[in-house]
Amino acid sequence: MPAQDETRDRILEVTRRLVQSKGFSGFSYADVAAEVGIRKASVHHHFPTKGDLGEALMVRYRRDFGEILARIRASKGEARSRLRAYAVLFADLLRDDYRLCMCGMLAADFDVLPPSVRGEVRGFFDDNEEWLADVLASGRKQQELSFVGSPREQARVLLSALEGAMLVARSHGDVSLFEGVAQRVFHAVTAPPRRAVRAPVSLRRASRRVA
Amino acid sequence: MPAQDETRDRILEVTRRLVQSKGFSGFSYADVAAEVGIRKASVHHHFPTKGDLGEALMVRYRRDFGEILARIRASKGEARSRLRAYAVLFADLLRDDYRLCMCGMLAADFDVLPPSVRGEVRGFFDDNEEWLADVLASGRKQQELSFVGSPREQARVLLSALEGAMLVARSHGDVSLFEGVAQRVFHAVTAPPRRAVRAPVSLRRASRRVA
DNA sequence: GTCTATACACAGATAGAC
DNA sequence: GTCTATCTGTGTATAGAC
Repeated sequence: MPAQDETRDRILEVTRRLVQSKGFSGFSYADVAAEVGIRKASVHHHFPTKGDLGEALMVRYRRDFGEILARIRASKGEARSRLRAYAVLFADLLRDDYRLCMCGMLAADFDVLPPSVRGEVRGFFDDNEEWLADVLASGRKQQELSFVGSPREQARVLLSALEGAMLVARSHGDVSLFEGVAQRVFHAVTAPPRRAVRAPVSLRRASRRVA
Repeated sequence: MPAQDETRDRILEVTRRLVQSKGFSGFSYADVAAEVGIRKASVHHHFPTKGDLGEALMVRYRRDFGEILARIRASKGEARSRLRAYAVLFADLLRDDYRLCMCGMLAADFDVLPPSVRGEVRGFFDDNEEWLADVLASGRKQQELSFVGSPREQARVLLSALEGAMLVARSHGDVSLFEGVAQRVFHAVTAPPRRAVRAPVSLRRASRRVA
C-alpha cells in the first residue's frame, strides 16, 4: 500500500470505532482529527464532507467484513461452528468497549444519514443476510441444521436477534446477555441428534459450543 | 390535568417522536420548539438541560408504555395473542414514519446519553423483559406456549429479535420484514397442537421448542 | 410562561500559506 | 498533505423584558 494512503486508512479506522460507539451524528471531524493526531482541515483534505467519509467508511467496512466472512465460510467444520464464529465477531465488538455492529448502529441513525451512506448500510445488511442464508442452506443440506422456511427468512431472524441482542447487552453492560441469546437462536436451528433425545442434553451441548 | 402542564406534555410528545426518528444526538431544542410552535427558550423553561428533557421523556414513556402493556396482559385470550399485540405496538411505530422503539434507539445512543437517561433506558429494557417473561411463563403454564429454559431468558431472545427486526425493517423501508421475523419467533414458542400431525411434524416441533 | 436577545462552544467546511 | 486561520451555521444554555 502506498505511503500516501496511510493517513487515509487511519482516519477510516478511527472513524469506524467512533461510529460504532457514538453513532453517525455523535462523532465529529474534531474527534477524528484528535485521535489520528492531525488537524480537522487535514481530515477534510481526505474526505471533503461527512457524507464522503461515511460512504468511504462503509465501502471499506463492507470489504473488510466480507473478507472475514469469506474466510469463515471457507473454513472446515460444521455449519454450526461457522455460525458461532460469526457471533464471536459481534461479541468481540461488545467486549472491546461495547461497540455495536456498524449496520445496527447506522440503521438506528438512518434518518440522519446522507443518502449515499444509506445505500451502503442497506447493502451491508444484505451482505450479512446472504452470507447467513448460505450457511443455513448448506447446513440444512448436510442435515446439521434444521429450520422451517427459506434460508433467507431464517437468516433474517438470526441477524435480527443478534443485532437486537447487541443493544440489550450494551445497555446492561453485560456481554453474556448477547452470548445467551446467540446460544439460543443457534440451538433453535440445530438439527436434533439422529437418535437419543432429551431437550436438556442438547441445550447443554449448545452452551459449550457457543459460550 | 392542569392547563399549565399542557405545553410540557406537547414538548414531551414531540421529543418522543424526534428521538425515535433521529436519536438522542440527532434532535435539538430548535427542532422541538419548531414543532411545538414555541421558542427554544420556552423549552428550556420546562426542561433546563437536554439531560432533564431526556430523563423526563423516559419516565413518561415508561409510564405510558407500562399502562399499555398492563392492558394487554389483562386482556382475555391466549398468550400468543398477547405476544402478537405486543409486536403490533412495534409494527405501528415502523408504519408511522419508521420510528424505532425508544429503548432500541437509546441503546444505540448509549455512549452519548446523560447518565440519568441511561438508567431509565436500562429500566425500560427490564420492564419489557419482565412483561414478556410473565406472558411466557403463564402461557407455558396454560400449555399454550412451549420453550426451553427460563421465561426470562426466552423473553430476552424475543425482545432482541424484535428490536433487531425493527432495525432491519427500517433500513429496508419494509415493515413486512419486521412482521416476518415476529411471526417466526412467536411460532417458535408456540406449543404444538395436542393431536394432528403431518410428516414435517418432528421438524416443526423441534423448531418450536426454542426460538 | 413565553418572548427577544445573546453568550459561547462546536459543527462542518473553505482559503491559502508552507 | 498538513497546517493556521477563518467562515457560517447550529448546538445548548442563560438573562432579562413582557
